[in-house]
Amino acid sequence: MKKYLEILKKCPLFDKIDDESLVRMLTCLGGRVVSFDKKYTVFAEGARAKYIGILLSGSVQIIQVDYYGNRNILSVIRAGEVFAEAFACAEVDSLPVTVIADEPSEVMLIDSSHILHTCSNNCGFHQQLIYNLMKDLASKTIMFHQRIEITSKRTTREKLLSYLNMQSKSAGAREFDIPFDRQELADYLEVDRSGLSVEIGKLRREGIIENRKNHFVIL
Amino acid sequence: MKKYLEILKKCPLFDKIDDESLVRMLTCLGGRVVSFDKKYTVFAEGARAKYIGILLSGSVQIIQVDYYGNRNILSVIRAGEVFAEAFACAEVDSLPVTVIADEPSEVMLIDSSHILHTCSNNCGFHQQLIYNLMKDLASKTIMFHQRIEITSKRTTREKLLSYLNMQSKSAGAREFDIPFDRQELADYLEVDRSGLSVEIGKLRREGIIENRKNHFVIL
DNA sequence: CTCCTTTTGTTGAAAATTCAACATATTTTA
DNA sequence: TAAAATATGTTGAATTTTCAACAAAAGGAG
Repeated sequence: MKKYLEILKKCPLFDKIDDESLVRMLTCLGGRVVSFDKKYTVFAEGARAKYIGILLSGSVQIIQVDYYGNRNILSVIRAGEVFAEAFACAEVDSLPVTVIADEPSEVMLIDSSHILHTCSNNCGFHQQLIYNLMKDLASKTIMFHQRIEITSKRTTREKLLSYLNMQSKSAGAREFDIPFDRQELADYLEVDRSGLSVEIGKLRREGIIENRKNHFVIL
Repeated sequence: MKKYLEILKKCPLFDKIDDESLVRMLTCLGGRVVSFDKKYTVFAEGARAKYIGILLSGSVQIIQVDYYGNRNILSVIRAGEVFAEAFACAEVDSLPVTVIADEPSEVMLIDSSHILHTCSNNCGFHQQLIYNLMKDLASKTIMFHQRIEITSKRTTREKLLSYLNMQSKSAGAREFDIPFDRQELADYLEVDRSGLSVEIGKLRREGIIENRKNHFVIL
């Protein structure tokens, strides 16, 4: 477990918990590490929402797939971030989303009951853990607000521009990479891929952006 | 404060806290009650995200208004529910949304620092409060998942049908009222109002639904 | 009850999206 | 390196949405 300590220390779930306590805690929480190759399913829709996931390496996507096979990308999880926590905390019985590995990924799975209900050892940091979980959920809610602000725009162009501006802002630079290829960006923005390609081309010709693959510059 | 006890007991924030403790707690939290007439602003976008709101009576809407004046209804809050908690908990400095009274409403405002940081009296229920807040935020996240599942559909018809099915499901009946007039429903589904009216008319003529104003029956 | 305001429904034209099909470019792998 | 697979760009037709303008219906105030 030692090898994961550095990344776990960056996980918001373990904020303000010192190294020694963290190690003891991990035993107590009974987390286990599982690896997934690219495109493999971490959690399938409909599965029991029993585990909270912490991404140790790689990246995973939270997606919904509708009746017709249309994919909707809800969010992208990066190393150190937590996922599926909302379903575990709200004690829903089955997952309404699928989690798939976007690249080879290592995931730590923790039985949510070990987090939500204080263990018999009563390690003093359980309260901090709950507090951290609350903070994490609050920031997830804000993340969804931002996503909705983008996708509620009515045209592909407006969605794209507000997505790129948001990314630029959070990168703190006019030049940045996005975590999506074209189809994925379309599935995140809730638009048609070919229409998205057209719009990117237009913005480039109008001198509003420069881009190459998933690298963008706002001019 | 006594007159609000019944509704506060139903608030998820005070789950598993007995009456006596609740009363003591309210003093400790320093909540104050404010009334708003219909259409009045409870919190304006850009305001400091200092307070957590508990709706005591009436109903409020969480909305975003873009540059062009287009309204987007993110959610509707009913009596007993909490709002603006995510922004306070995540300690963002200014609100990215507006909260307006949808009907005459009474709101209890609690300074979030009183909730997040244990008070000097150290009332024993602070931990339960944090735990409840975490649960509440988890269910808000799930609510947004559901909203996105609806609004990610590409046509007005599909959005409307999946919204109505969701409402029917949560009402546990094929017959139910929705909390929106036509314009509000359009702003929630992220579609054009007149196009929505057309679609409702079609579904009615096709014998798929019956409706009168905001009352719907799925056949 | 009547007038006034608000809400809902209707229409047609303009704009945008979706869809399918294919061309081109890039990446992977054998 | 060449072939195969995947990703991106392009096009035109069909569908759908948006927009503006107005008609009809419902609700509220005096």
